[in-house]
Amino acid sequence: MPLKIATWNVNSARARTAHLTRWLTEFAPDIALLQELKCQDGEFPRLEVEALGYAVETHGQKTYNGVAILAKGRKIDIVRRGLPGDDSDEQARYIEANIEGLRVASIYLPNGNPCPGPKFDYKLAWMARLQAHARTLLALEKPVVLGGDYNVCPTDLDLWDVKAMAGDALISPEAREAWRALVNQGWTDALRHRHPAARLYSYWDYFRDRFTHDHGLRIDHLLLSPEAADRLGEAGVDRNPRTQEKPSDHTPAWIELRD
DNA sequence: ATGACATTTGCAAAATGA
Repeated sequence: MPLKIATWNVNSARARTAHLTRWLTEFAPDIALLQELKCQDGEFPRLEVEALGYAVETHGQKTYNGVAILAKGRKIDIVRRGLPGDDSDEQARYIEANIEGLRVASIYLPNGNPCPGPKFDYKLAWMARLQAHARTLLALEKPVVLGGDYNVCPTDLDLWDVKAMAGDALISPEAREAWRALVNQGWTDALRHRHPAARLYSYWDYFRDRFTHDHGLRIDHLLLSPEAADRLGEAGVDRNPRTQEKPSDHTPAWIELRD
């Protein structure tokens, strides 16, 4: 059986507990990378998730950010909480672990709006740190999956309307350049690799009924090291959680890794 | 340039998101 790995920005773990447990039951990923928990470690719905057979590791924060790794029937060996490169950065946006010979990270890259401004500077600085750390992960020469909400639309194929997003940090030339520099280290953008020309979105704004019109963005990504890309099977987006009542504005992106 | 919606904090309205 291939390994199913998914990434999902849940937009509050507590507000989305029922959505999360339903998705874990129905989609049944082997590994789930979550973002925007918006809660501290002790407030995560751990018991509900563990009851479904998942191991749980969180890197939480009050009100904002927060990331987690879940693994069904597998032990999670935490490598680090927090992205290296700036000890003064207190935002909980990165968690990395080993799971049975696989290295995985759950990433919540800064949004960066308004652009320009200090938040945009923080985004670019964070991306530079991610680049530096990703190089060390490639050097491991083992299967690595970097999944998360990257808050970057890599190309104009990755959003419904370029004009509607003009001036936005998610499509800024600087963010896209940093994205390319990261990918060009040798990572495979799994969904784009599997679907070279498809408009595959993972996020739809709550405003203006964007989901109904499929006016979305592809900003949730799974980057694979060469050793992981060798094993890539199917890849896609599970739109189902976005169709439910009071959904997250994001929906899961997923891949299969062959044995 | 702003607002449309949603969440958290804290109990009103501001901050944040993308």
